[in-house]
Amino acid sequence: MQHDAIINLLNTHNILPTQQRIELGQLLFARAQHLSAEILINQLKTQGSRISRATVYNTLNLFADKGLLNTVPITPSHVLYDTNTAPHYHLYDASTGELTDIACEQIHIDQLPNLPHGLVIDHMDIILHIKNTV
Amino acid sequence: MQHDAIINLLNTHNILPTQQRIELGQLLFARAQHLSAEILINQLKTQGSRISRATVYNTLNLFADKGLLNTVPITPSHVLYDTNTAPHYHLYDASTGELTDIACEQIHIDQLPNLPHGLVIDHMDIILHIKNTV
DNA sequence: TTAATTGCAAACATTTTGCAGGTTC
DNA sequence: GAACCTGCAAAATGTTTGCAATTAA
Repeated sequence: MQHDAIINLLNTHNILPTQQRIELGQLLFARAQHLSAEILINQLKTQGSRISRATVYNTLNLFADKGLLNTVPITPSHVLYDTNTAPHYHLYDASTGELTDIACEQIHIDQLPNLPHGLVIDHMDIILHIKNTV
Repeated sequence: MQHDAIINLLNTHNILPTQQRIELGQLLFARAQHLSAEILINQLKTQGSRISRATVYNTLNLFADKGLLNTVPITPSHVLYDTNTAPHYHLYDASTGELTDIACEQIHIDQLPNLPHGLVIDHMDIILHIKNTV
């Protein structure tokens, strides 16, 4: 994603486009992907950025609040930031740690439980945990 | 669950039934429920137990390894231990923090994606995030 | 008696916060 | 110039580990 496109994206989400947010945005929104805070911090360090840990975390939280990305808690200590904000599901291979998107259309649910009065489904997390055939 | 039933449960899962494991087991396996490490530690402290934090964590990990319970990562910092080991799904209300079981039969999935060769579904996590109607 | 488990405290990993200094519009 | 953001370091969280003392069979 281009520098100007990021600025535009941030502006349209009421996020002040600072230097650090643009750097992070360029990494994140290059494609639909799943990244951890740690990976992002390392990538930024490698490319010579002087962004701080705290700012990375604060910015990821800000982006999530503003709807630019979603968090995917695979396991307690394995949280990923997902830049695909369209509704979709996940395939997770614990042996490789790989997380793959599944388009909504690929899973059909033809029956859901009745919910208590006044409650509706906000969203649905589905993670298919896969393994090798034994 | 009775003291002796817990000992039996631990024995049949190759877990040495120590004092602390029995105490924790009595709390956990009283019914199918979702508890956090923090809640368990507080309950044990309240009832005068001298079990240590470390032992609670170690024992929960041990029980999970041995298949006596499952972990449900709702959000990174909100991990619950679920003593219902039968296949089932979850309803989660973020406004109250309440997690409810949904029996397998209540959700019908009539289409799943094709998986790469040699891979099969190990298990499926489904969390319906619910909210109040606005 | 031997091996396994526990408690404690320290270590760890991850994320958040307070605040002085810097940046953005 | 006013409001907002950043970096740093410290604090807060949540969990694991090393090791001497204790317990289980």
